[in-house]
Amino acid sequence: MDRRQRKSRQAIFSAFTQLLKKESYSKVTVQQIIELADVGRTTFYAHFETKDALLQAFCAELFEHVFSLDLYKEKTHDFSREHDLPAKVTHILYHLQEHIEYLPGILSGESDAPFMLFFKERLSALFSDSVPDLTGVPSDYLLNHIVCSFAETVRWWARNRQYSPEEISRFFFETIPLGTAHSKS
Amino acid sequence: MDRRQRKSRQAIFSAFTQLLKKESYSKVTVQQIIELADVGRTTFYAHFETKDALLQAFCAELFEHVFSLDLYKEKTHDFSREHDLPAKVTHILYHLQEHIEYLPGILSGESDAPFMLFFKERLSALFSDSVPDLTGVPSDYLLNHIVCSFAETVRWWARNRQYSPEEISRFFFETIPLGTAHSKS
DNA sequence: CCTGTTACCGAACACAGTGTTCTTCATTAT
DNA sequence: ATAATGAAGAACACTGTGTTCGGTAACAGG
Repeated sequence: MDRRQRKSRQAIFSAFTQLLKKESYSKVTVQQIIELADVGRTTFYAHFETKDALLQAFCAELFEHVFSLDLYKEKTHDFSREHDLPAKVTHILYHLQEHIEYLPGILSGESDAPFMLFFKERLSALFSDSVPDLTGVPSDYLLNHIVCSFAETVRWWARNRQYSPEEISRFFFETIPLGTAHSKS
Repeated sequence: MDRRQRKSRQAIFSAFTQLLKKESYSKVTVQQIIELADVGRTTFYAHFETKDALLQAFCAELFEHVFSLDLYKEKTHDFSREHDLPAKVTHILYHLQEHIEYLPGILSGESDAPFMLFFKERLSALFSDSVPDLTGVPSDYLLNHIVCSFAETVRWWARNRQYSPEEISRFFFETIPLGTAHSKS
């Protein structure tokens, strides 16, 4: 890829995150982005078809980071197979912490916006094995409850940043109903 | 109030709810509303300063309905003082059921949109007395968790309408952490 | 080098949606 | 009857999105 291309793309992403620290996604305009990134309007649309496409591309990179569980592989154990959910969640929270400044700007979007759909999809995959068997409550409902709770937890965290990932993880697991599979090992 | 005024206002509200059944609030345009309501553009803005003002006025009327606990007063007991939270919640769900068709259109808005703020404020007032004492978990976090869970429950219900208010209420209470104060009437 | 390709820029444009202004006409209350 | 009030319709300004243009600068490969 051309060096000019990389530079522009990087400048746009950088401007985007900076703006997200102050305003929610829907209020950030393309005009603001290209002014801060110091690129032409044409360039922006050469890289991203629409504003939503930018968000989507951005989320794709972000999630690759956040949900990659290979950081721990360098350490002793590869637990991509183990079912130590709290450890996984804490791990994810550590990654999210690096992006916490501009997460609210994205998370406050509409519930059916690209980001939220993408986010909840990932979370569903993460939690789907761990939904407990509460008799009489649809597992569908439970999974949705857990996924949404996690999303809301992150949103709450962004407003209360004095807590550590371990604390946030504990808050999360103490308030959701979880069955048997997660607590040992 | 002038009969013409009432008619216009009613027509606008009616068109608004009809459109919300098919599209989320942000996608409903003023143009669509006035066409369906068959009123002039000027008339719309004579009644409501902005589109958001319409939503706010609409929510105000809706909430007055939904959160009024005086329907049961006609029956035996006035429980506005009692702490029978499940009964209250079931009661609210009964009211919400009447508006379930267009609730998703409103509830899918941004998390800091007028409706959601308004809604969560009401819910906070409802649940604030009932947050349990989980040691080590901020009550702030807990209240937020419960309020958001209820909102998500309603949203889920709108996508799975085959359940009754009683069932939904049960799902809700079986998945949130509740202390001691609520279970006995 | 120099030559074609590719990315970039800036300005202008079309388009959609919000909210305003003005003139004219109809309804209502007294 | 008449004066006040509400409504209609069309035109307007404004903001934001996405497109199209001709011209310019950076990056190849021969």
